[in-house]
Amino acid sequence: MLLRLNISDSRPLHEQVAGAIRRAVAEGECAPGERLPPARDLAQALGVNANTVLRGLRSLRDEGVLEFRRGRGVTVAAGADQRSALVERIRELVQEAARLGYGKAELTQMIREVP
Amino acid sequence: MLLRLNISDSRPLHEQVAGAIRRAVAEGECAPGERLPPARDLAQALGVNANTVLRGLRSLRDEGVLEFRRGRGVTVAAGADQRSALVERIRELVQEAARLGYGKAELTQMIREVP
DNA sequence: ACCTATTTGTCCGTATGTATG
DNA sequence: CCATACATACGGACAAATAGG
Repeated sequence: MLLRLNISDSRPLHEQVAGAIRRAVAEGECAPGERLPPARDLAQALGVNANTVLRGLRSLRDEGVLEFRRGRGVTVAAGADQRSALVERIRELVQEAARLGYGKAELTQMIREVP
Repeated sequence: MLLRLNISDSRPLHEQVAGAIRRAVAEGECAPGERLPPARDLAQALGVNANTVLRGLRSLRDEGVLEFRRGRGVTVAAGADQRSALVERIRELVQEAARLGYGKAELTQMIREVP
């Protein structure tokens, strides 16, 4: 799993980390049950602090994509591939909606109105 | 990187800061990729508020000379040495043109007419 | 079953640019 | 221009789990 961060990208580093891994999982580069490299290794490879990586991983855990085990490592959750693919589609939808001037509230309202 | 501000200089402080750093980068005192001292440190060394320094640095960022990263610091952008050298020459040219009674409009027109 | 060294995430404090008044 | 509160990123100390003897 090779990840890269874009320095000229204005988004927070931890967000970029989360995005990169979410994409990797969504595209099947990391199968469910598979173990991720230690946060410290990822951090060194990316030229970033380990805590910054952990913060990104933690948000993925909150999404249900990853599972943490102290002293054991981080693993891809069951069904995480489908879930993260869905989350990615949702993100794109939200972004497109924002571009058209619709906030999340309007978006959820539209969803609610789907027959 | 030693900087000094001139009290009797009528230009705004943030402009003086930007000018001093632009010159330092242009002359190669700060290589691309190198990290600048924290704005707070520069501010204390110069005897001004940190926000004033940041404002100067920000204009250099808008010129493409510097890159900011919250929580991480300010670094010299790739190719910033050449770019800032060019920017400095441009500034001198504009000033000289103004001294001769030519505004930026005339100047750009003359540039457009260069064969 | 016990130790202890290593691995790995957790936690808290510090540094630094960002935003607001 | 200055003062202050805030979010991001870093660094180090700590504790749980693991692995080897």
